Parts: sequence; C-alpha cells; structure tokens
Amino acid sequence: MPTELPKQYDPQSAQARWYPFWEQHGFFNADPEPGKPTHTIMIPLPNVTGALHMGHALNGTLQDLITRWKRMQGFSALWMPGTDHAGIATQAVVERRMREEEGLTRHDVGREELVERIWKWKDEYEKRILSQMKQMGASCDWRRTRFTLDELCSKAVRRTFFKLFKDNLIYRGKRLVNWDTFLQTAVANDEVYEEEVDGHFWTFNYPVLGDDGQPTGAKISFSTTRPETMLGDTAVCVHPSDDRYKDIIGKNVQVPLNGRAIPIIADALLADPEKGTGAVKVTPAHDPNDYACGQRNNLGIINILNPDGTVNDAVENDKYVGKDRYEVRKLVIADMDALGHYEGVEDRKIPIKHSDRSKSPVEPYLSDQWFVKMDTLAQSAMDAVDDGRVKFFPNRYAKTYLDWLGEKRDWCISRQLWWGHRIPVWRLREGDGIPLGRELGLWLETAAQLVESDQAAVFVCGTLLEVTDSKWSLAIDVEEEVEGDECDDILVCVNSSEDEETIVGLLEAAGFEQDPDVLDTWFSSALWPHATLGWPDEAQNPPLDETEVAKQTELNQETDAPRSPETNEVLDAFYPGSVLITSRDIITLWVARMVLTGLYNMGDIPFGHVHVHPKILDGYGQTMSKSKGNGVNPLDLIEKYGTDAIRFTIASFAGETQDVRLPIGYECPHCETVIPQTVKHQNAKPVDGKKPTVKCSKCNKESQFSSANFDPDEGVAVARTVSERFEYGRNFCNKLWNASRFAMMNLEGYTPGEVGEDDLTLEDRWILSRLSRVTAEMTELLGRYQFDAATRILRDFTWSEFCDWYVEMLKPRFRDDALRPAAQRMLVSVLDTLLRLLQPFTPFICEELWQRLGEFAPDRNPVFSNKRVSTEGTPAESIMIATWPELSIDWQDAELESRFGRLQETVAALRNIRAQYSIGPKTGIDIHVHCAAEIADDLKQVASQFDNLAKATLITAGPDIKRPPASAGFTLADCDGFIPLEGIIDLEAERARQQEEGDKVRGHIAGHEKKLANENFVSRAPAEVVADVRATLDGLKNKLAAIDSMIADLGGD
RNA sequence: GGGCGAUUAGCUCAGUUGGCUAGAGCGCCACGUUUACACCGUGGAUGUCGGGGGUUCGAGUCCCUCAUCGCCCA
Repeated sequence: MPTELPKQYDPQSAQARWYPFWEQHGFFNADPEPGKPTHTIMIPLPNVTGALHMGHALNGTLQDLITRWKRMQGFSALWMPGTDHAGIATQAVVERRMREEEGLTRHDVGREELVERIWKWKDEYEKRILSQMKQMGASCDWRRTRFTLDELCSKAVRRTFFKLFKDNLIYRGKRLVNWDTFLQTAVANDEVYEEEVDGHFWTFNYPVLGDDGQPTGAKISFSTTRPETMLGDTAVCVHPSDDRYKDIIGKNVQVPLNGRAIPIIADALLADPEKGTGAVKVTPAHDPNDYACGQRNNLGIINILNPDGTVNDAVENDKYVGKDRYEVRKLVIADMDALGHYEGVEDRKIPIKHSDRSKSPVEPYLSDQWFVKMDTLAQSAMDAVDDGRVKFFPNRYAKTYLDWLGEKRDWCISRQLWWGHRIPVWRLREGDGIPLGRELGLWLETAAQLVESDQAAVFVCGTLLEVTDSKWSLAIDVEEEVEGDECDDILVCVNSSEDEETIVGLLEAAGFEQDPDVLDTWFSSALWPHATLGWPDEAQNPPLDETEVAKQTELNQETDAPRSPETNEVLDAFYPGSVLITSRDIITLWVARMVLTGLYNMGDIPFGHVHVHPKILDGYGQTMSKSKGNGVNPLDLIEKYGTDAIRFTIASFAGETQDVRLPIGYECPHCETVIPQTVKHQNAKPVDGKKPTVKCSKCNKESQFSSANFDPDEGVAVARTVSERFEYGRNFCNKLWNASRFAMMNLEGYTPGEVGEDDLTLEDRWILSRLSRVTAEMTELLGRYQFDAATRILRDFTWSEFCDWYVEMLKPRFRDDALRPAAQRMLVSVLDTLLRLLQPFTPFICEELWQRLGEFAPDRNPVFSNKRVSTEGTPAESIMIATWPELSIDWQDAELESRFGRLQETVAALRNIRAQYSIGPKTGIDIHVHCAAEIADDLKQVASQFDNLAKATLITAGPDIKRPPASAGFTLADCDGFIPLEGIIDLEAERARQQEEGDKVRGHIAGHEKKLANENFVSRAPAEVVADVRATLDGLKNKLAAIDSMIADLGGD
C-alpha cells in the first residue's frame, strides 16, 4: 500500500537505500555490446595522498552527470575509476609520518620496507577516496578500478618505456633540478613554492689576473646571496656594452678561496649594467640562469654539493669538504674577509624556493636524469588539436595546450624516489668498465639474440644495437671507442616477458645493475586512457575486480563481461574515449601527455573532447589547498545538505568563464548559528596538542571545527563546515519532493491510458510545449558542457513553470471526477519526464521518487506522439537506466505560449492589485476586460483559472467594455482589465499608481522614438530590427493611451 | 617578463554572433500559516555593467588604454 511522503526530503535515507541497489543490479557496468554505442570518461585520477576536496567533488559530479546522461541515451557508458600513486607526494607523507612517529628515515628501513609501508598507506587511502566518491553518487564501473602501480598499468608502463627506448626516444642527460636535500630527491616545479626569507646580500671582489697569471692589482666586485657558490664559480660576467669593464673582458680573475682562475665573459642576457656593480659571478651548476649562460658561453660546470647538501671535494679546499652548505657559507665569508676580498653586506628579503614535501629550501642541483625526446611526439599531439580531432571546451584552453607543446621541451621522466615504476634499464656497475675484445663480441652476440626476440633493447656507447637477419651492427666501431676511452656505457632496457627474470639474472651476474630511479608519476598517468583498458594486451579483456563482481552476482548470475578469447573487446570498444573532464592546471602536465602517448601507443587520440571546468576558490578568492588550510571537506556538506543538493549546486557553478568563490562558515553545534570563516580559522593549527576552536557569536560557546589542518578530537561537538550557497540545491530538492508529494496525494484511482487531442487543455499544451523546448535545450547544453545553464533552465522549469503554474492549474481538475483521469495521466507523464531530466543531476531523490511513483502508477510510461499523450507499460527498474526524454518539436507552439503568457500577466496584475489594496486571499474580486473579440473568447475559455489562481471572477470581456466606476485597472499589450473596488478604492492612490506606470511607459516610448527619429538607424539597421522597434512602440503607445484614459476616468488630468 | 581570464544589485553569479532603459539565487521590505512545500506562497525595492578613450545608427557585449584581482608558463 503506497504511503504518503513526509513533508521533507531526507537525503541520508535515500542515499543509503539506492546506492547499494544500483551497485547490486550492476547498473554502473559498462561492457561492449554489439550495436550499442559507447561513451568513455576516464577519471582524472585522484592522489592516494589524502582525502577528496571540493575540486574533486566538482570534477566528479560533472563526470557522473555526463555518464548518467549518456547511459540514459542508450550508450554503454563507461566511467573508469582509479587512483594515482603520486610518487613524491605519497612517499613524502609516509616518510614524514615515519620520522615523526618512529624517528626513522627511509635509509634506516631500506627500499623494500619503505615501499611496503607505502602500499599499506595506499590501501587505506584508496579505500577512503573511493568511498567518498560513492557517497557523491559516482556511477563508475567499479569492477574496472585501476591503480597506476597495479599489474595492468605496470605492464603498459614497461611496454611504453621499452618502445620509446627502442625507438631511440629516451636518453640520459644532465639537468639542473630543484633538489630537496632533506628527502634527497629532485622535486618538480609544481612541488615547489616560493617564500620570502630574511637574508643577506654580500659584496666581494675577485682579483684580476694579467696575461702572465699574476694579479694586476685590479679587482672586480660583485654581490651574491649565496657566498658558498663561489666555490663553484667558473666565470664572472659583465654586460658587453658596459664601459667599466670593456678592457678586461677575456682576462681571468682568481677565486681566492681555491686559487682557481676563471674568465671574465660578456653576456648581455645575464649581466645587467644597471644593477649593483654590473658584474655577476657565474655558477652554472647551481643556478638556472647561470646554467643557461654556461651553455651559451661553453663554461665549465663545477658541482660543489653532495646530495645531502654538504659540500663535496670538487671545491678543491679540504677545509670545506663534507660540511653543510650553510656552515660553509659562514666559513667562506670569514675567509674572504681574511683574504681582503670582502666589501660589505646588507639585509635583504630573498625569495627562496622550498620543497612542498619537506618544507626545506631546495637547491638548484645538476644531476643525471632520463629524458623523453619531445620533438615528434609533441608535434603529433599538436596536430591532433590543430586538425580538430581533439576539441577543447571552452576553446580558449587549446592555446595553453599548443603553446606549451610548441616549446617541445624534452620531458624529464626520472625521479630519485623509491615509490613508483622503477626504470627498467640495467647498466654496468660503475668502475666495472666494459668487457673488451672477444668478451665484448660474445656479449654482443648474446645481447643481439635478446634484441631480435624483442626481449631487450641495448645501447652501447650511446648507440642502438641493431639486428637484422640475426646479425648485429652498431653505428660506431665499438672496440675503438672503448679502447680509446671514449665510452664506458652499456644500457640494457628489459622488456616485460615471461623470461624477464632469467634475463635480469644473467645481466646482474654479468655485473649489471638496475637504475635506482623511478619514473615520473605523469609517465604512468599519461597512459591511463589505454592502460586501464588492458593495453598492450590485445588478446583478451582486462580482468575485473572480483569483490565488485561478487556484489552483483547474488542478484544477477550473468554479470561477467562477454569473454572473447581472441581480442581485447574492451579496449576496442572504449578507446578512443569521449571526453576528459578536468581542471585547467593539468592541461600541460597531463592532458598533453595523454594525447601524445595515446597517439604513440594506440595510433589514435585518447579522447575527442576536453572539458575544462572552473576552480572552486574560498570566500577570499584564494585557491583552496591543503597548505592554506582553506579546503572544505565535501562530506561535511553532504551530511548537512545531502548529496543531491551538493551535486545540483555544484553543477550550477560550472560555467565557462569564472572561477567560483565559496564563502563558508562553521555551524555552532550548540545553537546552529553560523560563524563565517576567516583567514585566522584557515591558518589555525593545534598548539601543544590543543586543537583550535571557534567561538559562537550568539551562545558564546567554543567548539572545535572541521579543518584541513587537523582532525577534531573524537567525541567532542564539532562546528562543521556549512555554506549558504548549498541551500540553493537543498531548497530545490525539497521543492521537487513536495511537488511529487502533491502528485502522489492526487493519484488515487490512477489508470494508464490516453489523453486525446481534445482532452488536452491550454495548460497541458503549454507545459508540453515548454517541456519539449526544455528537453531539447538540455540535450544541447549538456552536449556543450554548459552545466550552469543546464541547471538553471531545469530549476526554472521545475519551480517557476511546473510548480508555480502547471500544478496550480491542475488542482481544480483533480476535484472533478470527469477531468481527473486525464489530469492524473498528464501529471504522471510530465513528472516522470521531469524526473528523468533531473536524474543525472540529483540521482538519489529522483530514484526515490521514481520508485515511489511506481507504487501509485505502476504502468505509466509516457508517450508523447501524434498530438496525444498516453501512459502505458511498466517503467524502467531504475530511473538511472530509463531513457533520456525526447519530445517531438511538434509540441512546441510559440503562439500558444504567448497566449499563456497573457494569462500569466493577467494573474500577476490581479495579484498585484490585491497586494496594493490589501485585499485578503479569501475575498473574491471581479474583473472586466476590454480587448478584441478574439482575445475575449480566449480569456473566457480560461476564466476558471482566474478564479483558481487569483480568486477573481471574469465578469465581462470584449471590445465594448468600459471602465466601471471606482475600479482599479491594469494594462497589457493587447488588453486592459478593470477591477471594481467600490468602497475600497483610494482614488488618489490608484491615480498615483497609474501615473507611475504611465511614466515608465512614457520613458520606454521616448527611447524608441528617439531611435526611430535617427535617420541612420532607420536606414542602416536591419529592417527586422527597425520593424521590431516600430511594433513595440505601437504597443507601448496603445498601453499609454489606456493608462491615460484610466487616469482621466479616475478624475485626473 | 609572456599568455589566459575576471571586474555586472549588499553577497554569489548569468547575460550565445553588438539590437527591448540589464537578469537569477541568497539577503532585504511588506503581507500571508489557502488541504504539496515556511527548505513555502504573494507582492515590492535595489545597478554610472571597474575607470577613461574609440568603432558603430546602436556597446554590459567589439577595439585601445589604465587600474585591481586570479591562474598558467618562463
């Protein structure tokens, strides 16, 4: 027996009920099905470092929305879930924790143990993240969940690396990196932040040497913030046009600290004659600008640092070797002073780069790294956008992508970490040298066999070992090179294969050692779109997660994807994907790389569309981030407002131009007062283990609050994050809920059947016309990823048309036995359709209502065709697999909508008069309308609605109607209405009211007349526009005449 | 330093190729508990569209310039 709905929607119970229902029924599954088109979205994989934030909530909502929409449209819609191992971020988090809790460093526990600990961390956080996504309602195919370090993804990484290696697209080179001396690893630019610190600016001088190598007595002065780098100086640089130094360019100076002679060079890019002394020291190994200068001028490069930040023996002065750089700095200053080359110091704020992971200052550091040559790869990815195979929405982001790729900078893929895909290259241990003579020849024979069977690729002295017809060859005379000490390097890249272990064993026995570095995380995420689908395995489908499959088997015995022994159908079906939905900061890091690896491995783009959505900022316009402490936990909001409300509101944020500000507050757990968040709250951190609190402005009680910086103590009352903005979504859901509640209260005795052409009333035709338009617009807007506009038209339709007018107008029909069946069918049809339009946005409430509606109207599939509406047949088992609404364009009727508009305006005018004269809702009013006969007929037909909507009785209507005495009035474009108000009317007030209205109209008229009086406008503007203005002006004049005559009747002038 | 974007009501934001004296939600004011909904209904007030120039018959919309803010790249 159907039960009446409660007055308020309870999101938590709907969420708890329907998500498992969807999962168990396998509705999220996406499998290749013959004849069914596919739609693929690859998730921008979240880090396993921490929890999800608002950005993820936005990003995930949009992907789910599109996936749910496409699924309803009949696509086999795949939303591929998964997480990213996030090399440095994750390792750093685990290392920090190990240090804080156990006082251990990674060197204490060793590589294997550390990696094992990180896996544990990953398992915990992955679970947490995936569960958060489920709470957001994500309809991912969880059976296909992947992780960038899992077996499947690892295979793709190995194959790609091998392929690139073999194609000579990978090389080793030097590079100045941001070096974290604490973690002893290179950190990427996006893992570095700049902070101003109090520092010093010292000035020193170097003595100039004559041609004989002896000091000439001249000196050259320069300043520096890092005096210790003098130990690695290889030049002093001046501007070529600087007259002060013209004569000494080309001469040498001496570094007093170690006696090294270095040249004075001229470089216009590095030296600035306006600044300081105009001369600068050049340390190519420890400064990016100096490095570039060194490259330009063929300077030497002297690296003076060990990986831990101590000074190495290259400084040629034992006094400094082995000491920390900051200690050396002091020594160097003192020594220069003692030697008489110190000139002074001033205090200065210095911007210093810090590692985001260890919070310690980074050093520019020259190191050996692996690179991918970007030239042709980058070009292929640029071509894909240039020729439109990949389209950006909004289009302007194509520029970011193309500009970045256009630089074709080689991609540094190595990271000095332990957590990640280890580089599959073995090289001879340092010092072992290359086997000579016969031995080398034999070795190459063996290597050639591996190369021929595609199990390895080999570089000897920088040259690829090539094999044709079982004969190896090298582009160099290898023995000559080796004997001449030109080369001492053999690199073997091992392909993944069954014999891999044996091959590695042989290599290691022969003195080879695997490179210790791991690959950049982006290397594996670049492969995400095809790796997750099983590439490079083209002979079978990728495996499914057994636990997830098991969830479904209780209800459905055949959930396994159709197996095919011959091909990877999943890869064939879901690649290339459809759209990538992401935020703009990873267009270069990730999007571009996915395109180029897709083209390289698959010969095809990974996705046809890239949608870039806005970012969510805090109330002060700052990017939300963990380090700023201004992040918001979506789960707090879900608890407060419900998932649907969050999703709906978030979708309404997703426009094309602006980022979104989200001012938040904390809700006092004692009295529910909202305390706005300030920067102070954002920065608050526990002091001596005591958690910060907020003080309620009303009840004065202090409470701990939700924060990204700390977890509140267990068991205490917590002021949770709230934001007024989500009331938008919550109120909307409640409105929908209550409209449905109303429907269900009036569905008793519902029978399926037809509403014939003659039974369709004005409001029926109107709502169908609107519904048809809205449906078409929705499809259009979602296709362009204009989520904000889509949300708006849905809300407007639901609230301002369906609820405010249609449902109101249906009410009298439900009271009439003869009219009720048709009204019920109409209401069911429209509501059913509306719910389906809303499902992608607010899936939980829609499912709840869909199922409830099924109790009242088990047979109700609406069919809108041939000018009739009928309900028949059982609806889909779940709204998420119901069909996406399509209404014929024939239902759209502009003329009818404008007739309906007149009805609405009339009602609004009547209500306005009621408000003006304080006529209570129970008091009836009469109305006389002066208008053309045709319009009069129209009004008479809907007369009952005047009563229903404004408690007004239409007494008379027609061209001969005169204003009754003592009446208020209103004017529309094609009719004037009069409401007799004997005894109530205040002539003076009514006259003033009309006067005001008249003034407004006069203003409009003046504007239009001015336009038409302009010769240029009439002759140059399009005829259509001119005609429009004329028509509007005529209307306005009629209106004004009517108003004036009313004023005259009221005894005015 | 280069690029992209933003600046519209008290707040948060819309405003398709230039064409109705600029709209929404929240907030505000007045009235209202009418058998879907007070997370509601009815009515109302609110803007030098960042400043300055220009193009045009016509500019919130296009161009130039200045200011402020944000992001990306170096």
